[in-house]
Amino acid sequence: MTTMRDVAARAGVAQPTVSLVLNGRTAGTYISEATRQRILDAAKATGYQPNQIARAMVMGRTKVIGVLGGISAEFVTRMLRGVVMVAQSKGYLVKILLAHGGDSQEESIQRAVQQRLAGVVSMHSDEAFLVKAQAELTKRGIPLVVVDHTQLNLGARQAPLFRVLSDDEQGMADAVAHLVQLGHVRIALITGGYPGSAWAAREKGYRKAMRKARLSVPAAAVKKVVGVTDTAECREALASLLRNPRRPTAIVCATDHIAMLVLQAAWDSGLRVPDDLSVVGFADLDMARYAHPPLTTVAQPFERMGEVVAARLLDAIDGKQTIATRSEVLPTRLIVRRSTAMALADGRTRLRRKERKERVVP
Amino acid sequence: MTTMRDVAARAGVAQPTVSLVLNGRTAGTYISEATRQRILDAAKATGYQPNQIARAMVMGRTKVIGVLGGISAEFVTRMLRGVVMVAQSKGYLVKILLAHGGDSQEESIQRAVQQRLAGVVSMHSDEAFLVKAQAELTKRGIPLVVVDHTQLNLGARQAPLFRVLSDDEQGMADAVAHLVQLGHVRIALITGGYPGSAWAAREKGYRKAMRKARLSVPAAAVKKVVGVTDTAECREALASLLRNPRRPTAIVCATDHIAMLVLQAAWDSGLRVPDDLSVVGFADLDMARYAHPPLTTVAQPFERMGEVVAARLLDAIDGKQTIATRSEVLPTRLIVRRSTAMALADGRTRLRRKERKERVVP
DNA sequence: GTGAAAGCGCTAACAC
DNA sequence: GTGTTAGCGCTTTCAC
Repeated sequence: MTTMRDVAARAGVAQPTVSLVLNGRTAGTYISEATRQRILDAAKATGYQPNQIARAMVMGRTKVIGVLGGISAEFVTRMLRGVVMVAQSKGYLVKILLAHGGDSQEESIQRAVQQRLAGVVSMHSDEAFLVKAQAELTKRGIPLVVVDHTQLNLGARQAPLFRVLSDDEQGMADAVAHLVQLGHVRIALITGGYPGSAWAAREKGYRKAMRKARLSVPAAAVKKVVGVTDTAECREALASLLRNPRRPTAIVCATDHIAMLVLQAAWDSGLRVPDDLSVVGFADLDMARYAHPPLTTVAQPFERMGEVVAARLLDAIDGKQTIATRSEVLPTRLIVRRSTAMALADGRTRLRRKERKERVVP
Repeated sequence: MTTMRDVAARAGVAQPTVSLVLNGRTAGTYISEATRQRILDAAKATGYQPNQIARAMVMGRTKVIGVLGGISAEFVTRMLRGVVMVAQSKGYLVKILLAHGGDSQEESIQRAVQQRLAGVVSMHSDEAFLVKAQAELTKRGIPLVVVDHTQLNLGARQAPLFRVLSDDEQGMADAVAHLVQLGHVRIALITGGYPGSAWAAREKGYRKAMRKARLSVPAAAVKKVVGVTDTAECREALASLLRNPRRPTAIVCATDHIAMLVLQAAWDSGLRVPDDLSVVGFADLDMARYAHPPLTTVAQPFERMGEVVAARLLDAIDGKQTIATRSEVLPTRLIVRRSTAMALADGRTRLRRKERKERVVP
């Protein structure tokens, strides 16, 4: 592998001169155009590629940021994509620090330190871990920012970190408002059941919008299913909702996954969507577009969240800006597809499939 | 940031001694247990974290591999996950080298060289690019391997690279065999339409299985839709298939995306799946499980593909094994869900929903 | 058993 | 206008 010394020898100059020319730091020093050209030619001729490792060592910092967290779920990879795009456009590379359970979380932090990363984006939601990571990393001068797909309890226990979120509360309120506008009155919520965490904002938005529409929320209208992917439980939650003589005419779901299961369950119960039941999801994953019928859902701006968090991190790295803001909340968008329709007066809904195209309600 | 020198000073030894102890290279040299302990204690007390950059520089190589390619599509991220898991378990980190079109592909190669990566996994399917990358990287002693989700033309023009593929030909043949076993005779294929590339293996598998079952493949039975995500075109392809008086009773699709569109189109045409029409997808993406009805599909082992390609790459890096094998083909699995059913003699199909659970046909 | 010296490829001060 | 010197934090080699 050719080094600067090789280039220098070939161009008949000293090695530091090569460094100056190749990095374009010819501002202060005067280097003759002829020498410059000779060096550039020599570099090209030898196929010189700068050794970023050596550069990083002498500079004391790398142009690499780390991303903590899994990379399986669709929303994570979409956020990751945003992060990588922005990072790369500013000359930074992205290293993946996968934490698959156990003490490998600790290891991830250590890796970040050992690699002398310029900064770290966490996609974790484990608040306890974040606190520890924060302590360890800031001690080493490595900024940490968080991008979160599940708007956690924004209460007291939250670590004082800059984080990017989607406005789940407003998003869910928009979904309910959409249904209210379609004439629905009995609107149920199916959400996740982990105690006291991820789904709080979405439920809050639901309740807020229901209150605003002066609609009542009987206890039976809010179902918490523990395992989101647990079909049996979800189906049971739906069944118990539909068993009610005054069953809901519309259901908002805290995730697209739940909504998909609701669609299947509705079908199995002989209910047609949206004729007999309107369904709204949350996230706008791939599958929502391909659902039957295509799912009306609240789109979270995952890519954008990744972009924003990366941009803030890079600002912090460049010292341009201290990470002062506690969080940045990005708006969601309601995507109206075909799983929602007008409620009829008798509690049934009217199909208006033909006239309805996919559209976005800002 | 504390260095080895700091630790050495604290322990009252020379810095290289610290290096030996902390890296466990105490085999050849004799270092007293007391000194060893003093050094370990000092390291712990100072919170010493080795600087991997410095180490990489002096060793001339990093323990980092790069991954070339996009990270948006689900199968890519699933392959990526496999790569990262294996890499990390062997002490390697993964850097993402996103190439979003144009000359940024070139830049990706340069980045790999400049970062002195230990090896590179490509998830690209651009054969011309791969040839160039191969040349550039091997010149620098950086091994390159390929993991491919679309079994490309395995013909002459292919670069001599180690690559991991899924056995799409056999997978598609399995899908057809499954339909044949259910009594279907008129089985159509809907595939992608890029001339002469990605879909070849799947079509080949289809034709092979049809031939084996002594079924005819009229020209109209194979539809190529250019844009896979182009609903209008896909719907048209289906419509023209179904317009035929002797319409197919089953359709195999080259991707799950196509299959999802077929499900929607079938519904819009008043056909019930699987009662009137059996549908099989390809890939087993998330959405397949949540389709209506849940989609029978050929599962490609994406995670596994990533694991295998990473393992081979690491072997090559360690010099354990030269990259001799031209390719490794991993088996697919037919996942039977509810979008396929028995064909009835009159060209209609019988619903056997209740008795059929999700199952895997090996 | 341990210390001293050299050098990886580069940048940042200087001196010439 | 250009060359020289020093040093980043570590590993390796060799002398004590």
